[in-house]
Amino acid sequence: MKPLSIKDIAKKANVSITTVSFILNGKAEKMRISQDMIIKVEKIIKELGFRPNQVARSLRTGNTKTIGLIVEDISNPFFASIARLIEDKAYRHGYKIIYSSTENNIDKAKGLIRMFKARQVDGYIIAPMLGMEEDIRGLLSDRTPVVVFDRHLPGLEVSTVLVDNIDGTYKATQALIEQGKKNIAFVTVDVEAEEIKDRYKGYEKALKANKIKLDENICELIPFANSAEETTRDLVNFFTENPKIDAVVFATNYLAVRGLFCFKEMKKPINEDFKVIAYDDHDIFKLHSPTISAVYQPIEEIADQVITLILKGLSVVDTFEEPELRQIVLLSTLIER
Amino acid sequence: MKPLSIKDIAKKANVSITTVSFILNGKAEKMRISQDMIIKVEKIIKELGFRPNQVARSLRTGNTKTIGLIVEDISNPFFASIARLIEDKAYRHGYKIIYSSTENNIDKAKGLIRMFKARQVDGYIIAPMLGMEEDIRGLLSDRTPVVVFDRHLPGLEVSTVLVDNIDGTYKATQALIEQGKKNIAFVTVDVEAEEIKDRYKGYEKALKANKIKLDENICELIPFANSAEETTRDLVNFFTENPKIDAVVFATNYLAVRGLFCFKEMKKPINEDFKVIAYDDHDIFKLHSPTISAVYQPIEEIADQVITLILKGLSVVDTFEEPELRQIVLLSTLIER
DNA sequence: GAACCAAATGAAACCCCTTTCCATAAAGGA
DNA sequence: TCCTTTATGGAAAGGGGTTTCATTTGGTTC
Repeated sequence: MKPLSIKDIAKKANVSITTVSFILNGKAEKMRISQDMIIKVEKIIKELGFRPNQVARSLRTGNTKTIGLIVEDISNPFFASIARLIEDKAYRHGYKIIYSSTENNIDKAKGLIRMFKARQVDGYIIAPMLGMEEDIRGLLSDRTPVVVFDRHLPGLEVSTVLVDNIDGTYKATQALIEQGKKNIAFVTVDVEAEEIKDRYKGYEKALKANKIKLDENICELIPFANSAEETTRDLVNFFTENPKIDAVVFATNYLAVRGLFCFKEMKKPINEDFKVIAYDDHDIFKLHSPTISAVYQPIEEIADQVITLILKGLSVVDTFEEPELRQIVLLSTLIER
Repeated sequence: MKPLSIKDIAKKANVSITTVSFILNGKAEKMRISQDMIIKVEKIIKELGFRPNQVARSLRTGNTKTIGLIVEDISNPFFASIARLIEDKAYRHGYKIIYSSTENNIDKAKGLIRMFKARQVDGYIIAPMLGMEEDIRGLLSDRTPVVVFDRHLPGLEVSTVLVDNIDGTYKATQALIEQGKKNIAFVTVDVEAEEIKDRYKGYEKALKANKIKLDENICELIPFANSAEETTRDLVNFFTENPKIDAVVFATNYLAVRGLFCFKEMKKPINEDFKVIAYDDHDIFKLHSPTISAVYQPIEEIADQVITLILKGLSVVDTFEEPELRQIVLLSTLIER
């Protein structure tokens, strides 16, 4: 059974498809369709349960009421939570989300943008990676709204929602220093992203502010491509070789979890003599014995700002107005446990 | 700058749009376009970086190369992991995913299906909830491929990928009984889903098999609508009022996590005298002290089967063949820690 | 009563692509 | 020479909407 089309409605109501279209789009008043007609047609639409074909509509109007969401990995709890919040808010405004994970692979990322473009998504929400600058610039020059979050790309002028990463690790490191820690390790990942580097900078900054010499031997760089097991193993080696470490700041949620696995394996107790701070909070850190302090990124607020910015961009897209570029930087909170 | 259209290519190449279209769609050979022409046009397409408008293509062909994914909550790690795997596999076959969370709200769920329909998604992957039967039947009667997973709806004939839920809690309960537990509690949620009921049945079955009388007082039903805090509080009350409980099986991942919070709050030790088994594995259970046993659902295999079924359905959709209905039931594993 | 206007609706172009059917020219056959 | 093939491409009809512009009334105005 073929789905209904606007023609069927027009025929049934004995009017032109134009009239039906105007009524469907709430332009009936403006187009001076009579009240009687409006009521009559609306009744038929409801009776038959007609829903206009969104694809045809998109073809004609050029907008799809779809937002493309590009993140590194949708199964990462940080992104999954944000995706859920974004989806929820977008839905209320009639937008749907198409998502994809880049897997931190620049070719896949570029391919995704091309694909989204071919699908005419109206706007993009991107947690970007290095190398996407040109592609994003291309979108912007087509007047397509783009909001970037979580990471920013230097030299790219686009609305952005970030968390102050320097501040996050600064607070964490500072707290450890105040607890008298002298050999604070830093564990990070070899992803070429400003935010990751900023987290290192925050660590550096806190050390410098307290006149502690940075010891590169206790800064560990884990390959992104590592499997979970490889990461745990690397960490075990690292902490075994550096027994003087009396505290550690992890640059990401994922690393901190692997760290906990590592300490479990090593039977290395986490206590007053060995403190751990994670980046991004998680139930794991609340339930762990002992509980683990964490730098909490305000997920709800990030999602809020992102969706607000993108909706604003979408609403402005076919006016003359220049889309407003905003750089929002939120602060994370150190949750001390 | 307007995006290129097939017309621009045709003009540039001095051929008709028909020819370009055939070449784009790999039908050039069949349509006996000369090699020279193919090479020439392909060169121009590549030079100009032309990509056909997917919306127009969809309107004409009726397929969008899009799969709708409907789950209860995309931020639930179980669904997020599956979503990631599904997305990845779909992507390799040229399909994109549009997703939405039902939030266990039947009206939203029905709205989603309508919206996906209007967007002409080619196929549906649904973790359904009670009340969607008619909507899904409607899809099937339009010959739209649907694969249902995680939950099944009684009386609905559709390809399904399930995990044997009875078996899961049966194994869990049986293991506890073998450890000499006498008062095994069961904590579940008031969601009207067969799978959730099955988990209860598995618990019941194991008790019966061991001639242990089921004590309804130690079976707790938590409202789905509860907040995290409310759930924890309810659980605290429950365990406080029933000190004789010497083991507990949680019917969902989420509940088990709340349970751990509850025990932490109560300072109730988990040990030989009080055993806990969770449903769905999670890093939390591996890292917890002590580690927590869990019923592991084979996520990767679920995703594999789901995507295989949906792709098969999609490939058959415009042939005469009747789409094959398959019911796949996978087994979960009890991971004893 | 001619000219004009507002109100209410419809015709048709257009969005960009796919696909069926047709057209043309060169080559082959009788 | 005339007719039939074969090889190549093109014209045009949708697919289902939206939107511009035209048309039809009946009513006003002078």
